[in-house]
Amino acid sequence: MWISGTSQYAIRAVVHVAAHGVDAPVRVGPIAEALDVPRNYLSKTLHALARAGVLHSERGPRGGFQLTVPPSRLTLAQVTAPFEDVKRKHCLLGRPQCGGAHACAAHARWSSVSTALQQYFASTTIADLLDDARAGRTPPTVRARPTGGPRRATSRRP
Amino acid sequence: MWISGTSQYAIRAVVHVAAHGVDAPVRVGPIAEALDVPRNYLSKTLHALARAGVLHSERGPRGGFQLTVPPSRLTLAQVTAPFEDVKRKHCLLGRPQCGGAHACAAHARWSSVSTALQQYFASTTIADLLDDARAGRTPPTVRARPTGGPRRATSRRP
DNA sequence: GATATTTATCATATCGACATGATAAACACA
DNA sequence: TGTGTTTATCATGTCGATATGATAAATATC
Repeated sequence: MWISGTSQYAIRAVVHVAAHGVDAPVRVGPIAEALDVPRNYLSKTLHALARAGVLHSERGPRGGFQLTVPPSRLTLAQVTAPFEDVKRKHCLLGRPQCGGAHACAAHARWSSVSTALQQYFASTTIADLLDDARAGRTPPTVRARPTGGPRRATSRRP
Repeated sequence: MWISGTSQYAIRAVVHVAAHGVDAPVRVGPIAEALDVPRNYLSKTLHALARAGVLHSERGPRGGFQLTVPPSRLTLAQVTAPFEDVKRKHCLLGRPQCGGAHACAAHARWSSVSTALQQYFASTTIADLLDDARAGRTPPTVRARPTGGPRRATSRRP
């Protein structure tokens, strides 16, 4: 529901590349393992992102994927564009044209929600998600932790 | 995108029944023609709505479908419930559990949009759609049309 | 009860999203 | 130049949503 599984893969993969590919490219294998998604399918997805200009891909040893723009300039709309049409304002009831004289029954009330959806994808950046992932994960039970350093497990492989 | 085709059929069909089934039940055939959707598939969809308690179905001559509750008491959430899980707040990135300590990267910013979506389906009623369909369809170019009778082509098939 | 009408249901087909496995093409490096 | 590494691509498979056609079950009317 809401967006396709491929778009979800794309967002998660781009966030991963943004976090781990600052100096060296990130290969498909590690990304697929980290996200637990099928490797070859992710390969196709990343290739689509490369064609869309979101990622830069390099073959051979020392190859992999890197962002072409800083995370703060990369929106969810850009990342999902190859797989999802988030730019258009979709009619809730599926009409190709909806609005004005040809409005469907739900148009008036759906319109504001639809606009909010568009806004979300157009304004949220990968940098936002990186920040939230780091800051927003405070457990409900507040426990003062002296050194706020990186404590995450980053389990390499089993 | 956003909701399934079956859910769109369901909403449109229920609106049609609400508008045309005030005194007598409405049969599948006319509904399918009016909405231009496959007849037998719509039959299954309406049957699911009957099982869900949204519609009352009657077989045989003078049979058809009618609402079980007034349109002002029937929400989009109820109509789409058999086909879509709009009650749950879905994680944008597809996690089964998302929030609190196990929040995904997008959770914080997506949450408010997700809530707005839920609110829309929970608070919008079929009566709202009936009103909007009648009132909201004023064309930009105002042309007084005396008899607003059925003008659709209803082209059978080529 | 016989018949026509209408929904209910079954068996099957189609189509696109998602996935898999194998092979080709590019690249670094010795 | 040769070899290993990595992405790119192709051919195919699976699965669920959507759709189709035929048949069964219920109901009103005569």
